[in-house]
Amino acid sequence: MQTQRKGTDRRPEQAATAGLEFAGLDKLLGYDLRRAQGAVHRAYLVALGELKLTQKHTAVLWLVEANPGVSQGSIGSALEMDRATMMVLVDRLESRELLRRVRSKEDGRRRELHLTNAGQRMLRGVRERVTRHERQIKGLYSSIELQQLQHLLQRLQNMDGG
Amino acid sequence: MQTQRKGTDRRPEQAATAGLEFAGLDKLLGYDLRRAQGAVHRAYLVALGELKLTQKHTAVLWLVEANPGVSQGSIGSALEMDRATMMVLVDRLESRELLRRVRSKEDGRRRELHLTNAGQRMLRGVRERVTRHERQIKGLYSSIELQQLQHLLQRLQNMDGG
DNA sequence: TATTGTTATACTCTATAACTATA
DNA sequence: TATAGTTATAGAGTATAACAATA
Repeated sequence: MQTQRKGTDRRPEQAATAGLEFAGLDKLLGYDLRRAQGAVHRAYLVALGELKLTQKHTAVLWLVEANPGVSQGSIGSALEMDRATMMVLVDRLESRELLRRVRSKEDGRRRELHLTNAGQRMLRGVRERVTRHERQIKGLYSSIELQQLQHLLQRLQNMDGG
Repeated sequence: MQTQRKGTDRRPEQAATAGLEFAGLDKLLGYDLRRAQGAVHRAYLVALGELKLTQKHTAVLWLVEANPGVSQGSIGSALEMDRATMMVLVDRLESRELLRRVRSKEDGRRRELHLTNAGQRMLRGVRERVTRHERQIKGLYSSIELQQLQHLLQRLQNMDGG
């Protein structure tokens, strides 16, 4: 992703890229958020390495383990994904044999999600790497800053009436 | 995107979704960031409405206007997109006649990007809506909080050595 | 009738690799 | 040889609509 650095050693304040004029783009909160999320997601994928699991896939495994038998729909709405989107995602995790769908006995429409043994094992490995990754990014902040940042981010999450 | 709200009017603190156990997932900075970015992006699309422009498309138009004749590559690296990814994006903006590619006279390999008149007009409309949208999300914060938030987010952006 | 999951479909985003043309 | 752009292709993400089974 990163090729090589460009000659000069000046610390680029905003425009890392050859003196492009940003014209206030970088003053937009939406822009800052998108950039930050992009950087963190890239670091996440690197940290997960050969486990090859995206943030969302991790979130699903994580929630299924913490809520054995949870339905696709619950996970979907917790993670703000469409039913059809959830299908694809769960199909994928199921084809990697990380979880199973089991038809519910109380309500035949529901499919209960459970981790397989491989899924449990995977999640243990994932947790290790997530911990390292979180340590890396949280290391950029003092504990007060971190608390502030998370608090401020959480305010955005409830915007649309989550 | 939003279908209809579910009966109850309680303000959900974290788990909007029927008491799911999060098991620390929501303590991860990466998770908070992704959620916040998702919410803001959704609000962005709503704010842009019939203009139908994503954050990235907006960023490209914005930078092209501020840097007339800039090359695809410069924009791409400023926005951390692959050359091929940039192609698709610019193709799309060009087919909507919002910008033009012009072969550079100094370096025949380069394509200079310029906004069309329609592109300029579009960008004016976009700016209006972006302003409203930014006012909406920034309205969640005091000016000190906002400054802190942006400052803290910017620290993440430079993580991988951008 | 409403809900859960499913399938089919389509569109977008992203990246890799091979290619062209310029330098 | 290296760079900017291009094309083909493929995979993943997301969403809409129609449908089946169940409630």
